[in-house]
Amino acid sequence: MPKDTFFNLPENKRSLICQVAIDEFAAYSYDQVSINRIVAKSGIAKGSFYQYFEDKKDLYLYIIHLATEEKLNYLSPLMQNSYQYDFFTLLREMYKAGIQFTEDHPKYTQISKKLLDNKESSIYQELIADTMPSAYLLFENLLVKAIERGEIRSGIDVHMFAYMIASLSTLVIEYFADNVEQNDPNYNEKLSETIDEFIDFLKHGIGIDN
Amino acid sequence: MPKDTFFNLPENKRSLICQVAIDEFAAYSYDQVSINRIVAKSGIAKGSFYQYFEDKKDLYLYIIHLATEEKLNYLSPLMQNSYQYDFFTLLREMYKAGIQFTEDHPKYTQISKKLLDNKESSIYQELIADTMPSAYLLFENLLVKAIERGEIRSGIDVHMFAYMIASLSTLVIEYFADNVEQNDPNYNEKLSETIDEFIDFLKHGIGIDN
DNA sequence: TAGTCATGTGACCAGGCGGTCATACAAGGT
DNA sequence: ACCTTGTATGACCGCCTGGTCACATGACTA
Repeated sequence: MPKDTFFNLPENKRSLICQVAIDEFAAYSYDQVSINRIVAKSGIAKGSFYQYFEDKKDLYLYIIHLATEEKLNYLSPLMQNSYQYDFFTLLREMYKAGIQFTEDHPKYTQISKKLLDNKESSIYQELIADTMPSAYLLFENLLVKAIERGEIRSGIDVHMFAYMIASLSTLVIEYFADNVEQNDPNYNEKLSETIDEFIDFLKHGIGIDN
Repeated sequence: MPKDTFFNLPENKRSLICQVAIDEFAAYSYDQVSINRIVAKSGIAKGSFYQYFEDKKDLYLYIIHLATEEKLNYLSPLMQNSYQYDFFTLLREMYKAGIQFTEDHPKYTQISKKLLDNKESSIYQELIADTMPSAYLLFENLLVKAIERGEIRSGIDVHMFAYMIASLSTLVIEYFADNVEQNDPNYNEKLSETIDEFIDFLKHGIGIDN
C-alpha cells in the first residue's frame, strides 16, 4: 500500500500520478516499466515518488488493487445471484460482464493482459499463483453443483475442466477483443452471437452426434 | 544465423556453448538472458561470443531453429499422412506427439513456453506473429475439410474455432505437464485418458443432450 | 522569531546490461 | 624470417535501472 504521504496529496496530483502509472503499466510489462519515466511524465521528483510508495512493486500492487476493485463491480452482482442461473447461463453472463469490463476499462484490461502475458516476470508468481487456484476452485464448485443438478455429464474430470474453462474465459475475451471493433454498429449483436456460439460449443462440442 | 567462426569450432566447444545457451534460455526469458552469464558458464571470452554470433538475437533464433527442427521430426510424419485420419483422430495424434516432444525435450519445451509466456517481449512479435497465423490457417483448413467430410457441424465459425483449437492445444499440453508426473507408473495410460477425454469434449461438449 | 515537522528535490550510487575494440596469439604460405 | 589471416581476449564504453540521501522549502506552532 502507498504511504500516507500519497493519500495526503491534493486530489488532482494524486490522480495524475495514478493516471500516468496506469498508462505506463498498460504500455509496458512490469519489468520494463521505468520509475524514471513515471516521475518524468508526472512532473514529480524521483525522491518524491519514494515518499509516496515503498518501491515499484508497491505502486503496481496498488494499481492492480484499483483494477480488481473495479472488476468486482461487474462480477459481484452476478455471483451474488448465481443460484438463479443454470451453469451455462451463469457462464454466459460472466463472459458478457468480462467483455463489458474490457470495453469500459481498456487500460485496466491491458494491464492484466500484460500480467497474464508475462508469466515469467518476477511479480507474476506471487500475485497470480495465489489468485488462480481460487479461480479454479470457483469453477470446480460451479461444475460440481452443475453435475448435481444434472446440467453436466457426471463422468468428466472436474479438475481438468475447471482448468480449461478458467483458461478459456480469457481466450474468449481476447478473441473477441482482437476480432471485433468496439465501434462496429452490430457490436452488441456480435458479442451475443460469439458468446452464444462458444457456450453452445461447451454444451455440445463441435462434433456431429450420431 | 551464427557466423562461420562458430561452425569452424571443434565439435565439443560448439555443443558446450549450445548446451549452456539452451540451459540459459530455458531458465530465463529472452530479455533476462544475460550474455555475460552465458560466456562465463561457457568459459569463453565475451569478445569470442561476438566472433560467433551477431548478437543475442542471433543466438536465440539459432536455438529456436534447433528446437523447431526437432519438433518437426515429431509432427511431420503425422502431417504427411494426415489424409488417413479423421479430424479428431488426427488431433489426438498431434497432441500425443506434442506431449511426447515435451517429455523428450523438456529444455526445448521450457524455451518455447517462455516465449509463449512473454508475449510482450521484443522478440515475440517478430517471431510468433509470423508463425501463429499459419498455425491458425492449418487448423482452419483441417476444420473446413472435416466439415466437408461431415465430421463436424457445418454451422460453426471456422475462424473462431481455429483460434480456439490452436490455443487449446498448448493448454492441454500445459495442463498435462503440470498435473502428471513423468515417472508416474501409469503415465502412458493417463496420457491417453486425458487426451481422449479432451477430444471427447471437443466432439460432444460437457452438456447433457436432450 | 525560532523551532518543528511533513514534504519536495535531483545529484548520486552501485550494479547490470549489450556490445566494441585494440591487442595478442597461433598457423600457414612464401 | 616475414607477412597474412583467423581467432581469442577482457578491459572498456555508454546507457539505463531501482533506489538513496543530504539538503531545501514552506506551513504551522510556540
